[in-house]
Amino acid sequence: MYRPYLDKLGITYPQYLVLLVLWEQDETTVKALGAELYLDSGTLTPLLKRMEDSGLIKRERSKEDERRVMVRLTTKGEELKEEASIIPDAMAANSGLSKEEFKKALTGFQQLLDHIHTVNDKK
Amino acid sequence: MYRPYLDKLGITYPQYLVLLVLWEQDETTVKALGAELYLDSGTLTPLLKRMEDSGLIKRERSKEDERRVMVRLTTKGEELKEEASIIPDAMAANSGLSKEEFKKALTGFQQLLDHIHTVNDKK
DNA sequence: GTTATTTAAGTTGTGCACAATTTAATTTTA
DNA sequence: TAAAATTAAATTGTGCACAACTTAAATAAC
Repeated sequence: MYRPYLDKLGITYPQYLVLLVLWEQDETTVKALGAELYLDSGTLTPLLKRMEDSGLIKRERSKEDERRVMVRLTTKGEELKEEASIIPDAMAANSGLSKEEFKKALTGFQQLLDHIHTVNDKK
Repeated sequence: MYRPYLDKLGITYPQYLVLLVLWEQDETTVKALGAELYLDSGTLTPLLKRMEDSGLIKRERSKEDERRVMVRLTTKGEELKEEASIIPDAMAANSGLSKEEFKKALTGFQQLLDHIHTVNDKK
């Protein structure tokens, strides 16, 4: 579903998720990215490294707290936003659901995901 | 969510999916498994090999058509069915949804999945 | 001020998941 | 009957995803 669109942009689906977060808030930490996307650092570190190698982001250890790594968009990363803007509607169109049903489904998925992670964290 | 239950049985989630299919129909082909689970042979071949190494299944090339590999349960694989029978209810309980909502959600997921693969196959 | 605890990121190991390609077998076509 | 086309599984390459562990930095406790 996503792949033909993402191949055009030269990114993978998890990279697209990272960009979605960064397009909304320009700079974040690895920890915050992990919390937002439910991904742990074993997944994020190599993922972000590849994105940095592609020139989409820049990583830099925080001077305030050296345990933290700040992640920010490059100009190239910002520029992808426009090209990627057609993807949500294309996914909705391919889903076989109406726009309203699609939005409802996304909300339901997010709620279920949030709940599952809450339950997992309690164990 | 699944992992604590599956760790007890000594299997992974994709292996559990394969077993779900085999518990219903004792023997199948790699091709049919792939169609049922939307997994391609690059994923299935190593997955089934590990299951065979664990003694859960047996693989054998069909004498009728040597392109096909038949996959069947072993006694050990059959025995896991009983232990695994609590998993669906446990997942429903952990989902934060009622039993009815949970069933409805599964049906919705399956329909969406089927549709997405139909769309993908057309491309 | 020092030690213990907690936190954030990174590493290692393992199991997928899929695209593309290869190999071998079967079916179709001429 | 032989060649071409199609099919099924396997292999190769790459990108995750997560558990467990390690390292380094910051915070809490004494």
